[in-house]
Amino acid sequence: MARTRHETAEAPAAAPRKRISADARRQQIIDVARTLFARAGIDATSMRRIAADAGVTAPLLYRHFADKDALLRAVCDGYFARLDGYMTRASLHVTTPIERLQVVMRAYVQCGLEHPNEYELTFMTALPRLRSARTSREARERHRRGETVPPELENEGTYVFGRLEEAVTEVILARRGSAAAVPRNARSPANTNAAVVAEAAPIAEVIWAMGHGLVSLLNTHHEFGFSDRALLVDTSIAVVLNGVLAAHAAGPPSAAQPPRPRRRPPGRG
Amino acid sequence: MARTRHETAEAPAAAPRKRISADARRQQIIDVARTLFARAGIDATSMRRIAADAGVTAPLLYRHFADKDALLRAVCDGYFARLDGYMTRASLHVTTPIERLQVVMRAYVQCGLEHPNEYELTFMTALPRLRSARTSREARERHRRGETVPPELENEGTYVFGRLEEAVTEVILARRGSAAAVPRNARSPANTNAAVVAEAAPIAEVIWAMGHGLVSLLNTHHEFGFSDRALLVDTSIAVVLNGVLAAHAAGPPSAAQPPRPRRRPPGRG
DNA sequence: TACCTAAGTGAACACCGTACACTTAGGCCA
DNA sequence: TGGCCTAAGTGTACGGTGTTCACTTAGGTA
Repeated sequence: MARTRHETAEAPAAAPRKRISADARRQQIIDVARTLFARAGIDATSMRRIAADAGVTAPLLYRHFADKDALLRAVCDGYFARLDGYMTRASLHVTTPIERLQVVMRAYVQCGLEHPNEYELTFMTALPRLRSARTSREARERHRRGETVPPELENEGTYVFGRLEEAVTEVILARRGSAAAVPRNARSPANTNAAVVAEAAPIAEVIWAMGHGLVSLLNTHHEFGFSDRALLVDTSIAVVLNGVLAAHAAGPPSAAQPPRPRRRPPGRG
Repeated sequence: MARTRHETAEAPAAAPRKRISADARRQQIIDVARTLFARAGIDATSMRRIAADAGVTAPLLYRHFADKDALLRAVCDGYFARLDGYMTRASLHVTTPIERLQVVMRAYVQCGLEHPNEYELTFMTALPRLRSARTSREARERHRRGETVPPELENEGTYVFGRLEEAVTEVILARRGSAAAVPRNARSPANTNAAVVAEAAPIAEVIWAMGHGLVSLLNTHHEFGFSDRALLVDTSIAVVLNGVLAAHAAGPPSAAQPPRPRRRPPGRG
């Protein structure tokens, strides 16, 4: 309002606006944001900076994304696709279920360590802070039953965790002598026995926790002075797989408890 | 400068300034900040809000803390003390090394789950963003050798991880038939055989990673829909302890590798 | 050629962390 | 008891943030 356009005569001739399609602009913004978020962190990257690097002004970002979190989520979805690629490539030539579980877990860790900033962005900063977190449990269950997952529930992470869960299921079935009952295609899982799935879920979650803990500690706590990375990765995978096999050999999941559950009286000393 | 004090006559009589000692004020600010950080998160808690809740103005905070990160670090140091308390209470009445390792790990997880916001503050948000991270590896080694740790290297986390490491060392020694070679006091560890310590370190790190992964996933990824918490905690501890014993039984650390290391040619598929 | 939709902008708001010059309370010494 | 001097505490401002809204204008379509 203060001054109209023609009054800014001394300013260099305003660069002509470049109009491009909404889809192209949206993707361009995502690419710029991914780079900046990964390089400097989420909080240190302002919407103005993203806009400037994209050659536009900040308000335009709000025409393509509701807010900064929405842009963040769009960046995350790209990481899940990359992680999915790691897992796919890793399990191309495996033959045994236990080997498949191993390479899938290794792929998760490897992808996280090779792209530390994007991993941190996706699993440690972005997802937790996103307010409207979708209930991915329901999405996973629908996916498992072969139903279509409604978009508002869908999350690329759904399929990534599903691969881990299926690998565990395969191992369980194989140990029961009914191997090859699960197809290899992660995107179209069999309508597997619900009891086996219920048994596999917590084990898969434990494996995820091991991988996530390893990646997040190695990536962020540089000051700690960890042992050799490769040794640590190998040891982690060995420990968790040996542990799963040992715990599972002990019997049904109810037996998968620590060797000696505390049995002191409940009163706190 | 604009207007002098007596001109603000219409404002309610200015509350008399309360002067208290620097130490008391510092502690009060820390207490207020801990509460607010834990309740609303770091970014959602402004220095102005902390100051207001403490009954002072924002600039005063900068007399006691260099910046927001410094205040953050002061809050974190308190969490390590709490965690240490959990571990101490948990290992009061244990008898065997394996049991001790188990309760120490359980204490870590329990403390993290019972104080989610402080855990996140300490292990997931605050430490990594602190620029002048102290090299805690050197501190741990000095502590292990029984030397005094210089304050600039000291970090309460030093001793917490040390407890885990000692528990692992005990297990290793016990399995070699030389139990009871390590004293129980975590703050004055024995000058243990360096080879055993080197063997224990990566195992302790793996256990830490398992616990950290579990706590951080459960605390932050509420949208995921995890299995029952108690089951998950029990399974994690069982898996990692069984795995450590199985991997360690296989021989010296060099054997603690995954059952089938990938042996495809290095060229990416 | 005229129009009309949607891409893009400028200015502003409320808030943030932080700096700096300033005031003043209260312990210490005469 | 009185004065001083240090340090506790304040007021104000700066530059930056996410976000909004009324506005301009480019470019495909009738």
